[in-house]
Amino acid sequence: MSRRRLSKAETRILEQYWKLGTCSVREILESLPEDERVAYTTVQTLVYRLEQKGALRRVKKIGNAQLFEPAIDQSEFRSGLVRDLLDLFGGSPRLLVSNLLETGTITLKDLKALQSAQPRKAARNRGEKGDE
Amino acid sequence: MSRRRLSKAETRILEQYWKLGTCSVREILESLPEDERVAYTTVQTLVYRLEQKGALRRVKKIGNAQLFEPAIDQSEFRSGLVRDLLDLFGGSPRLLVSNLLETGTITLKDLKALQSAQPRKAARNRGEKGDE
DNA sequence: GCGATGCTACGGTATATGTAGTAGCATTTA
DNA sequence: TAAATGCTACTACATATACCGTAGCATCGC
Repeated sequence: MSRRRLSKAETRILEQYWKLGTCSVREILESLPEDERVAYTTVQTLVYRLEQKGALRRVKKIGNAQLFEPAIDQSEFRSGLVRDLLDLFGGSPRLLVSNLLETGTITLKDLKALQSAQPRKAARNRGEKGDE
Repeated sequence: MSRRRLSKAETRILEQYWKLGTCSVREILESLPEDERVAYTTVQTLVYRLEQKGALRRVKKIGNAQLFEPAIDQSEFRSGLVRDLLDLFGGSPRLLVSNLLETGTITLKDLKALQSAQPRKAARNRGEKGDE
């Protein structure tokens, strides 16, 4: 698991892989909305770079098409992003949530809902290595 | 106010400007912790790029030293970052906070504290253009 | 006034990123 | 099996980033 940073475009492709699961370069290309379409080889390059960075791995060949699948977990990846973002908030998650509240991105109601929803999940996570 | 994205290194410098306020390139350089020290001209380059991007502006010259100061607001900048990050959480701030909770980055106690602390602040912000 | 010192302007290198073209092998199909 | 089609591997190239060196003007101390 390489810990190298992924670029915006790379992340976009990885996102598609999380959404579609194991698939080929062409499938990824075709899954992109019209306004994000780029050349086949562009996607290919990004996929290769993702592979080099350890974010994707090639699984098998169907016909002459190489299939790839995510090699890193989405929630884990997100956690990394959050960690990075937190650095810019002086490492204070509270400041981060404050920001969400102040900008109206999240409401008190949301927080309340989370409070009742999360504890169970958190406890479960401590027990077994549960994913999303 | 340019809306262009800032790189990691650029952001680091801007952070220092927020911390120190109006100051020179050398002051920024010297404010960096030992392990982050780079050449004077490296900082200079980053400062120039920040100026081009509209994140810093030069204010005046003291002796032969040019002074710069932040041209964008820290909390505004942070909000932008959060917005970007949210895209990767499917636009759901709740998922983001869930992540914080699940990774133990923030606690329920924190959330509770925020709930009682923030509303006032938010209201105040609506009234006057208050900064952190 | 002149040398010492320091800052600015500008140029430069190496790697990362975004985007794409081409050659040629593999597969499929008539 | 030969033509058509598609995928892979490789190359290419412009811009962005990270980092730094040097020349030379400005300022200061004497």
